[in-house]
Amino acid sequence: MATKINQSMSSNRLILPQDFYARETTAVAQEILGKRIVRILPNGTRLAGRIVEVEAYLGIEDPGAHTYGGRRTPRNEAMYGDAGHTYVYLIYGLHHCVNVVTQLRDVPEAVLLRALEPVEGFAEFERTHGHTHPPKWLNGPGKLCAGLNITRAENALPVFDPKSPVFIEDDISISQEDIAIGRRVGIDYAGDAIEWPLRFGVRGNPNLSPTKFD
DNA sequence: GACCAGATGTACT
DNA sequence: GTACATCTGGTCT
Repeated sequence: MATKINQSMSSNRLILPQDFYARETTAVAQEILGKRIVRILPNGTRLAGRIVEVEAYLGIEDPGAHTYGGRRTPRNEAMYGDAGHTYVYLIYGLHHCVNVVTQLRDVPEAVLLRALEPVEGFAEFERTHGHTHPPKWLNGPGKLCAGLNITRAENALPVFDPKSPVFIEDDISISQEDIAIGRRVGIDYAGDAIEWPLRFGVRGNPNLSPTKFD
């Protein structure tokens, strides 16, 4: 069913092309699992984490999405832009969340990144935040942004561009049977849409966010 | 596991 | 002006 993405043949990882994102959002959400988000800090430090949990937000048809009913504001403008760009916003006045925009221009859909498995560059972070196993500082959408130092300054960046301070590399592919599917978190206001199976995680991965899948 | 306060930008009246 | 949010960490049971 799902399109297979070829695994990288070498350690020299490829960046996922913009085309990867300009597709059906649920397909992107499932296939982005196992891929590697890379953050280059202003001081040149490279951080990377493997994506292990995401949610899909389906634009104007989705009561859980910021763009439900075609709502368009300065905050969510990035969702109306081209595929493969970040959409970063502040939630509850204190946490940032990062999405990757999918679909064609003016189709405001996105994939929310909810949890990462740390892969590169977190030694310093681990020293200051404690080293539990598994680590607890990337297993939630707000913590993920804090861990990668992503704020609204990183809104609308192209993740298919290696010169961007935030981009996504190909890494491993997760097979369909290893993907856990569940309801989305934190959209109690969204009516029936709260039941939609749009949350995807790498089954059994210890770095998933604390909220359990059904 | 359930419950709750916290802090403030954003949207809408 | 006012209500509320794609959350987190702490407390209590």
